[in-house]
Order: sequence, then C-alpha cells, then structure tokens
Amino acid sequence: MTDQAAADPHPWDHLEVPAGERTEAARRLLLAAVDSFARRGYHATTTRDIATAAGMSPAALYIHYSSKAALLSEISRTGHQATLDLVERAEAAGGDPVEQMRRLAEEFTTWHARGHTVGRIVNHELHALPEEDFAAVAELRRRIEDTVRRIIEAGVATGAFTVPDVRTAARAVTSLGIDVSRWYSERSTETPEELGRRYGILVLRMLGAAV
Amino acid sequence: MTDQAAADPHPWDHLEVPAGERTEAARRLLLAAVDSFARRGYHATTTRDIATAAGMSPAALYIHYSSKAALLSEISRTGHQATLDLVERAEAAGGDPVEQMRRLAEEFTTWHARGHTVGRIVNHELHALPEEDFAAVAELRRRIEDTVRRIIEAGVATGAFTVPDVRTAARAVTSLGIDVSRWYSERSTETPEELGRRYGILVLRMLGAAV
DNA sequence: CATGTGACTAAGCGCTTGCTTAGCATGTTG
DNA sequence: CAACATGCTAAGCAAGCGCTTAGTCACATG
Repeated sequence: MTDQAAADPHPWDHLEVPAGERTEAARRLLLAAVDSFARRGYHATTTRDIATAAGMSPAALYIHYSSKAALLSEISRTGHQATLDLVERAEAAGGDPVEQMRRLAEEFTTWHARGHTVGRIVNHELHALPEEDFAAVAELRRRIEDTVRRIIEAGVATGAFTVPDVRTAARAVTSLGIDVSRWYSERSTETPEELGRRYGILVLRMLGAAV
Repeated sequence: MTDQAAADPHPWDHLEVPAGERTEAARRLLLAAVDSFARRGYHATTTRDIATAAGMSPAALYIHYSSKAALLSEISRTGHQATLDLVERAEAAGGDPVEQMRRLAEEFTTWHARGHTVGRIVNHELHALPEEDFAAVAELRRRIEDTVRRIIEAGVATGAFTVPDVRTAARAVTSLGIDVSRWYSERSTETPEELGRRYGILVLRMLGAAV
C-alpha cells in the first residue's frame, strides 16, 4: 500500500497524512477537496461539489469534517509541513552550500510541479484560512524562507555565492519554486524531475555560483 | 487631475484606461473592484462590497457595468494590455539582448511590485473570466512570453546567454516577475525600483550573462 | 433478539448572492 | 413648461449557499 503510493504519484502523497489516520471516506473527501479547490478556488467550490465528487450526499461531509474551512485547514497545514520537511531535509543532507542549494532548488521545484494542485491551494488560498490556522501556517512559511536564507548566507560567507541582497535572493529562490504550482500542468512536456534539474542550474547561476 | 494621478502612483495607473473614457462613478467602481478582488479574491467579493466601497447602492453598479464579471474582464484585459505594452517597449528600445533583458526584467518586476493589486487579479483570477475574455487574455499572455523568449534566443545566438533550455528560461524569467505581485506589499522595505534593479541582476545571472 | 452504534441520506432552514424592478430627483431640450 | 434622459435608491426576487435535522440501514454487542 504505502510503497505503491510512493511508486504511483498522487496528490495525496503531498499531504503527509499517514494512511491509517483517516477512514477511506475522509480520504476521498480530502482528495475531492484538493481537486476542486485547486481547479476552481476555495470560494467557488461548494460543499456539494466536494461531497458529490467523493460519491456522497452533501450532509455526509459533516460527519468527517466540521466545516468546509476545516478541509482547507487540513490541506494547508499538511501541505506546508511537507514542504518544510523537504526543505529542512535538503539542508540537513550535508555538503557545501552549493550542493545544499542545488538539492533544495531541485526538490522544491519538483515538489511544486508534481504536487501543483496541493501547491496551488497552499500558496493561493492562505487568505481564506481561519485566523489561527493562518498564524500556524505563516510560521511554517517563515521557517521555509529562513532555511533558504541560511544556505545563501553560508554560501556568501565561503565566497561560493554573490548576491545583491541576501533577503531578496532568498525571496527569489522560493518564489521561483512556488510559482511553478501556478503554471505547471499535467500537459507540460517537461517532467517534474527535468524541470527540477533545470531550475537547479538556473538558481545556482542566479546566486552567482560557477556552474 | 491627469498629471496629479501620474505623479501620485495609484492602482488605476496600471489599467491603461484613458481618463476621459469613463465617468467618475464608473472609475470609482473599478477602483473599488480592484481593491476588493485583490484583497479577498473575485469569488469572495460581493457586488454589494464593490458598490458600497464606491459610495453607492448595490443597484448603481449595474448602470455602469453589466455584471460583476464585466468588471473583472475590464481589469484583466487592460492590465494584460499594459503589461504587454511594457514588455514590447523594453524590447523595442534597442540595445543588445543583455541590455534589452535588463530593461525588461527591471520594469516587469517594478510594475508587478507597484501594481501588485492589479497584478494579483491579472495573474490569479484568470479562471474566473468568461470564456471569450479568457481567450483574448491568453493570447496577450502568449505574446508576453514570446517577447521574453525572443530576447533570450537572440542572446543565446550572440553567446551572451547560456541556458539549459530556452522555453524553461523564459518561463522562469516571467514567473519570477509575476510572482512578485503575490508577495509584494506596501509594507515591504524595498521600493519597487530597488527590487527591479536587484531582480534585473539576478535574471541576467540566471541566463548565464557575465554581470 | 432487543439495544446500540456509526455511516449515511432526504429534506430543508436561514441567509446571502447576483441581479431586476419601480420609482424619484435633477437637468436638458423642443 | 411639457417631455424626456440620466444617475441614482429602496425593495425585493429567484437561486444557491453552508450547514442542520430527523430518520434509515447495516452491523456489532449484551
């Protein structure tokens, strides 16, 4: 089950929710919500859309989730956590700042291409979150950007990177990856991995590394 | 009136609608729509929100615009046209590909920072457009990206640029600028012009130019 | 085999939505 | 000064919204 899910990429994989933690029905609802929120946007999606896509009556949704916003919260929180994990793993895996940054840029980009549906919700529906969920998620976003900045600072210190301004460069690196979720589509000719490799090169060059 | 509007930057300036072409009331409605669509999103904005912000009763909106979607269409069409004009001017102003690209990247970035409210609507509410408006706008977007790609191709031909893939590089350049409208805020410490200059350097480096 | 229990549906409630209608002042025109 | 156009408001309509209620059914437990 688990290894098959890993072999067969799926929007669900981008929400780090252990398979056993929710029932089949709740999982189906969450997947339907991801699809619908990503395609039409949170406010344009109705609870009837979600329930119908999950093969249930409108009322069944409320047995598994307390509200439409609760679905968004779960998607946003787990999606952000998965992204932060990815970024911190790229830093922790070691090597010099150039190696760390290549890994981070490649995987960050690949994630946002493969999981562009979840990515779209994570990055474009922040304003629709209940206030306390927004605060939690904002903290995760801060830590993602901090990690990127830390690697750039390290690279500037060793002389491997040269940038006009560290904060601006960190913004640019994360921004480039995030925006992939806006434009990437299944119809794109590049695979997520190809795109990741190419973006890895572009990012290193942007930071003034010799590539 | 007109020169004061030019001296005092305003969301309106990013919608290239000649001052005389609409009445005061219609202009107020359009501005209220820009503000509300950018802040809450198209679907979360009600016609009552817009009319009230423009100081009118809900019904008055329909004297000036045929529907809520007509407001979005006008914002999206004029916003896209303004962006295309900017990009084509940067190419036409001459110089070698490096000079053209620096100008394009700087002005494209500055535009998306200063006009981030309009930019947010232009780039994130495409799916809410009526079908025929979407088609018109998609054509403008294609021409924007084509212009960027043309300059990169010219630079690759002269040897000034080196990129892993021209289409991917063009995507990255436009994407970097577009995403500024998502995260830039009036509270940002960088001015739009500062950010433009820094992004200009990052973009040229990304394309393998010696900077 | 009575009594729960959990997952579900049919129906619908109260409210908000985009938009319309009817009417009212103001100003312009023959 | 009658006739009309313009720009607006008060009131409200049909449709759709998020969510609730009441009840059904399959199945587990004493």
